[in-house]
Amino acid sequence: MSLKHILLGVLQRPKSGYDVKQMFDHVFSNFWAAKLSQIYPQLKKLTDEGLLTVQETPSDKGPNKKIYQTTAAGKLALIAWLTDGPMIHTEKLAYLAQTYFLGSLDNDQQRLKFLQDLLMRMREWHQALVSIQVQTKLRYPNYPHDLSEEEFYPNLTLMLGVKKVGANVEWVEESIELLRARMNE
Amino acid sequence: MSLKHILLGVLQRPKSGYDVKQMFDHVFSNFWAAKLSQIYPQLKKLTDEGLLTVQETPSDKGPNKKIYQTTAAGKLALIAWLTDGPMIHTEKLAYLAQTYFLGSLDNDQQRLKFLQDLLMRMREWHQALVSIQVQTKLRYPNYPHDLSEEEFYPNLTLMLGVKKVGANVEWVEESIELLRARMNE
DNA sequence: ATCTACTATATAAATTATTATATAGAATAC
DNA sequence: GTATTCTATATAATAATTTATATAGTAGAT
Repeated sequence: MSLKHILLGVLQRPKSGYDVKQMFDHVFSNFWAAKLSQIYPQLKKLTDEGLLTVQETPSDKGPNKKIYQTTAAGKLALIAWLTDGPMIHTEKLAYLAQTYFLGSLDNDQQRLKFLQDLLMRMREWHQALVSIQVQTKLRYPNYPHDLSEEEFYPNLTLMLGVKKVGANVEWVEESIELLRARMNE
Repeated sequence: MSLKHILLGVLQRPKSGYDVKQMFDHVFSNFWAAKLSQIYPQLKKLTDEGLLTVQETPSDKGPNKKIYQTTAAGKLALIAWLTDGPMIHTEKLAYLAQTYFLGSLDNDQQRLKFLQDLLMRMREWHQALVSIQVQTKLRYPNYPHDLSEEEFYPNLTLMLGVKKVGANVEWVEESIELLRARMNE
């Protein structure tokens, strides 16, 4: 349901399917994952429904591009989604599900390895988000108060990302400590 | 992919499909959502694959129950999932996607309303998780060090839940402050 | 010259998930 | 007594997602 609305949101500025994929990889990765094989059919579907327009143009590198853009009807659908209220309690965090059942492994070494892997990945993720925030602060000396209208809301999601992934790092560190203490008993 | 493994994990102790749904609503809601219409077909499929056994028994209330339980093959599949390493960067947080595009609404009142709704829901969620933690602390005077082997890993997910949803509450509060400051300019 | 990486779009097949709906017994509230 | 809620299972239709695969031009490295 949300991929549709993310596409309608991001295509208020014209982009190709490939451009959209870059946005997912570098910006939306913080809160939504989508494969190219899902993006292209969805762009086609939304165009058929009249929520997007498409225009084929030659590319400076590689084959022709198809540039998509949100229509007035598309914008209405986007606004309906936003005014329908926040969508919560639909999260799926597979690594937490795995943690819940970690007791099913046969030994503490395997459990410890899982948590150490998780810590490494979370620290990398946190670092990546902090780097983006640092870059933003260079452009806005009175960050976050002087952010442009366009960057204000995207930046809110960055702020939560930093906070949330930071909380994850602390939590895995604590979990490893607790496990080590149990192992030494 | 994960629903399968959550079922294999939770059915190491025998349960009906209905019991499993209660677990999703009250325990797993912290990290995974699943509907009955997804659970029942999946139980059937896993039984056909030999990862679960089923036994029909009369119920004390309502119609007959089907009690499912994980087989040795099912446990192997569970362990393979756990040893395959932590699954991250697959999260889908629809409310963050909505926040990203909040600038597309026409006025600040609508944006403020969205964030206030979000704050209310996050506070309720946080309160619910804290309550469960308080109950657990009553049973374990030296919490979290004296948790049973069985409750240790489920409790880790509770600890992250409290931390993570707490971080969300703080973030929405800050976001509302930032928006109000912009509105007064 | 040819290999690799990047740009660019797309489909087929399979799996997974959601929405809506159906049935039905038992317990509880009014 | 009847309406509602809870227990209990299930399917049909639709939608969303993943995995795998295919094609093809351009740029830069070796």
